[in-house]
Amino acid sequence: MDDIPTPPAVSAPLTVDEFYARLADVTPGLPRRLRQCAEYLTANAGRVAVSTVAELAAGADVPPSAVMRFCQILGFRGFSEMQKLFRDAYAPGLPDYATRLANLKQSGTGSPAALLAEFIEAGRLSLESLANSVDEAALSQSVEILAAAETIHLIGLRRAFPVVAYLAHVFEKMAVPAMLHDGAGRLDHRFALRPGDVLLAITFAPYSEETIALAQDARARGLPVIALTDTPASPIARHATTTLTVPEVDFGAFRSLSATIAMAIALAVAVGSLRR
Amino acid sequence: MDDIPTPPAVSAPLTVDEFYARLADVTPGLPRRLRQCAEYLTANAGRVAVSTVAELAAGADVPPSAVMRFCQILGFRGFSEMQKLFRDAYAPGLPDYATRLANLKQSGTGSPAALLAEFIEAGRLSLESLANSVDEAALSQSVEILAAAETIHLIGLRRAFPVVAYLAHVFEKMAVPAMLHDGAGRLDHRFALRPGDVLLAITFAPYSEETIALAQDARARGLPVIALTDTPASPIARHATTTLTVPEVDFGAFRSLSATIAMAIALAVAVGSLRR
DNA sequence: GCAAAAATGGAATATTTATTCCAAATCACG
DNA sequence: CGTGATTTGGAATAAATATTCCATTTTTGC
Repeated sequence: MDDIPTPPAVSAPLTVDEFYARLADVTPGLPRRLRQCAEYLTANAGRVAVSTVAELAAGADVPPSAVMRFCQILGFRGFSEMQKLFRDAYAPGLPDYATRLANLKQSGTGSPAALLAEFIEAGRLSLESLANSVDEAALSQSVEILAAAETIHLIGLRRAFPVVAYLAHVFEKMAVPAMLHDGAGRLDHRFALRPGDVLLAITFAPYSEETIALAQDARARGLPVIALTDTPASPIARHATTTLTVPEVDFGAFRSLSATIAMAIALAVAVGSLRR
Repeated sequence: MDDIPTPPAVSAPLTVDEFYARLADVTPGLPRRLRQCAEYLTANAGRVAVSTVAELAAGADVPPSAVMRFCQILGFRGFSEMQKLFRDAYAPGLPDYATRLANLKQSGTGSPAALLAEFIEAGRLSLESLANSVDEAALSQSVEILAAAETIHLIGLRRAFPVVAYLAHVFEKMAVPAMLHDGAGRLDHRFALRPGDVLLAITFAPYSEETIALAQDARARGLPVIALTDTPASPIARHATTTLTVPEVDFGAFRSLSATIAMAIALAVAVGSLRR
């Protein structure tokens, strides 16, 4: 009797998400070379769509045959089948985003359309790098702290102001008690912060003194402070219980705020639903 | 003597931008099949990185040899060289964006990280569709009108407020006279609008009555009104000299504002540099 | 409507790339 | 240390893919 040739131990992942799940699943308990493949792919799965076996092998620093074996362990028949998964998934949002952007840029340096293209690009890059750099632990912790607050105080001046203004709006919509400290009339509202309250402070370089001062004051009085800023080395981090950082790409002197706002809304919505 | 084999008529594009430029350049004055290639590529250039000659040919509905000829017309030695351009360009600096996003989403529906992933995605989609739908003419016209204004008046309430707040900040940085109508204290500042001024009004569904009323009032007094809204059918469009529309993708009840802010800053920076 | 030039499609070929296989190296276990 | 099982690397082979070439068709200019 013939052997049954390949009673497939496991079936191949059918979606990119399934792929990641399987990958995480098998990585532990894999011998050295195969683990190198797994680790390289975890970080560079996107490149599968546009690489050859040899290129991937070079990237993971293993011989091509190791890559082949690895594909099979994942349940694919071979590299080509795995690549197909990624090639099919590679669907740039709207078909011609890149085309349009290139055309806009072409309409002349300094023209409004070209400027817009730059800001769109900056926004997109910011969002992408946010996806790559979120600290999930800090995010969850922030949500918990904020959800437990009696009242959430919001401060952010100058270019951070639009973000807190939006947060104030979202919190109101979700019936979360929040107070916006906007510095109007140079009034100092620090005594509005009561025990049980939490301060959410947003500031970017060059950092606003008022924001830092309020954070320091709140911290001194034992209130939790959540900081949303641009780098972990930001001066406000010293006064924060938890620091969330958002890498925002500038174009010229102005930043797009896309990433900051995405982070802010996510925070607000998570808090809103946790309180319910 | 041997012929010189290929005194390359034109050198190959070295960047994706150059590629688009060359493409736009040669498209007119191309015979039928080659033009089909050009048109298909204009819309689907992104797919070059992940397709074979045969697939592209099928997409453009031409034989593979036509695609080859087309690559050569563009200045490449062959298809492979052209593909290399796109494959190299597909290089997300930070470890892959798609990977991270998939991981974030995996951390459980409703978890803060998963929410953030959704907002990041929504923001990115908004930016992409903005790139595809900008009305360049309306944009240039708006810039000109705003640049000619004595004072620019800004109004936008509720979720549009963060955007005008940011605009006010940017205009101030660029020393452009601007006034923010924020409805604080329910004061009505309509008489602040003087001849020679321009109103920039931002509103999204459900549209703010106050914003529309101010636009109507300004228009009645003969002042130009630039509207930034979500659809050309928006009620504010009736009262606007020029209407800019921004397709913003919502997630849940909240919108990311990414596209709106990108449009707003581009507008502001263009106006600022034109006034100089 | 004719001849010359250009364009086209498909079949033949060259090249690249994936995949298999097995001898050698390494590892696990007694 | 020795032996059996596992893993590894590279060379050999198979498959897919790009590229060229040329006979045929279509267009262009007169």
